[in-house]
Amino acid sequence: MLTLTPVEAVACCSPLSREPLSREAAERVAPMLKALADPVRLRLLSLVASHEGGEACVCDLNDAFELSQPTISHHLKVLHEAGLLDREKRGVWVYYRSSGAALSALATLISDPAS
Amino acid sequence: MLTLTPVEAVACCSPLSREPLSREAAERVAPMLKALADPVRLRLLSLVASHEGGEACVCDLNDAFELSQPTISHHLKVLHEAGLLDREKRGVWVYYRSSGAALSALATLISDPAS
DNA sequence: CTAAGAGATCGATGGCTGTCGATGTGTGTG
DNA sequence: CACACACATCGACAGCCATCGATCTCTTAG
Repeated sequence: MLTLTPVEAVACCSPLSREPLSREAAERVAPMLKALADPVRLRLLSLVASHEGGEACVCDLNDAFELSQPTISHHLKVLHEAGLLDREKRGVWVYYRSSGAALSALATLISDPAS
Repeated sequence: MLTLTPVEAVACCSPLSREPLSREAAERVAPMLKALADPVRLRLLSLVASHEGGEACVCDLNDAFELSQPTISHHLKVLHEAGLLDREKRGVWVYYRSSGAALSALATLISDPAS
């Protein structure tokens, strides 16, 4: 079986309102939306995406929530595995960067072509 | 407490990449994304949105899946309560219609303003 | 009124997931 | 080497959710 990157999994599809989504496409897209569908992950992604330089250090993200460090690490992993965040280790610190391509692909899929 | 419609809950927010999403906003938006984040519901919404006239009868939707009638009814209810589908009963049949406003609002939230 | 059909609701169940404390791994410091 | 620190992983637990069969509600036909 060929494994697609998350971005490839979404870029394949025309907007929801244009033609019925196939079962295969729906099963590829749903995990990305699932990764987004959590208040903490939404805020994490927004923090990273809106941060200066488009990237943020985990050390800063931990302090932004009243949650344990493992929990934040878990959410970042989910976003990373969904293709929404890129991960880079620099020395002791880890930086996450938002994937504009993945977000744009999702937005295109959801957007209403009639409006 | 003031209760917002789902569309109002999302229309309030600027794109994720523009500024950090507040906790309150994230908790309002996440349920809509959660409603979308299921393969069956994605296909249901796409079937309705892409259907002729922008609406579809439940009787047709049931036959499009190998799932029980209560399960389809459950998924339609979730999409309806999230504000993504409007519901109208005509005689014995029930028709669902997609809410372009809700989808557009979500797409704007997710879209990357830098691209 | 009775019967039939469309669709919603209910109750149960197995699987998934957000959260935590404890621990592991890798990196820089002395 | 020993220690401190940043972050990931592990195991456990409680709450949520997709699914189903059974049942209920409502509308139309006869």
